[in-house]
Amino acid sequence: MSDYSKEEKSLLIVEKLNEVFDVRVFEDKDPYRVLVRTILSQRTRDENTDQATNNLFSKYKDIYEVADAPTEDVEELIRCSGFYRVKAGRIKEVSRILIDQYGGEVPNNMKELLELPGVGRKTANCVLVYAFEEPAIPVDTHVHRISNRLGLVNTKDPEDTEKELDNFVPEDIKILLNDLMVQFGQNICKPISPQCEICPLDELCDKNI
DNA sequence: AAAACGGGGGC
DNA sequence: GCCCCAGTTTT
Repeated sequence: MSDYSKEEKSLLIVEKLNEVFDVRVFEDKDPYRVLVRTILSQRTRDENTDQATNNLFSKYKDIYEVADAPTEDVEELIRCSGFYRVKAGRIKEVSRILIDQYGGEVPNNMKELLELPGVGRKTANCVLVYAFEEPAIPVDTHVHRISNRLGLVNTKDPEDTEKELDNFVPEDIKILLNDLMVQFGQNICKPISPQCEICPLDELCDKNI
């Protein structure tokens, strides 16, 4: 396995995982809705994220309606996503900041995104990738864990994982690798009790788990 | 470095 | 009934 370079290994990972998982496509690229959806997705499964997102945007159409909505109403609409009071407060706060300071638009750079409440590196990168189509790697717990297990990186801090991956993952597969790793992490290479017996990356892994 | 936020679903 | 989930902020 170690006769591959890390770049070659990342390409192989995408190839093999893509035989098992379909890359998820997010049809809605509106930056504000991508941002809100991503905040709602924090520590939350996809089904509950989708439900909360649909609940919110079927009642409030745009950033101005969300900003003016009663906080309790927003809380109730996104309740199923969990952390709903914190998220509702941050979504309302973000909306107000964007209206007051950015003309109602979402900034398209890491620095300004990180200044928004509820937006860390993972969320900011999701916005850059899914709304602005920039090549970046949103490193969540799955991507961090699996990159380490597969020996692509050797890091404790997810930000270091992001910077390491940035060094050798080809731009055109960054989002593919990211999304496939998440699905792989959710379904097979789980945090505890990984399903090594059905692993499509068997030959790339040291199994030092 | 650790705690806090949380309803929903798997087992 | 117990444990975890595409994180971020606060202590």
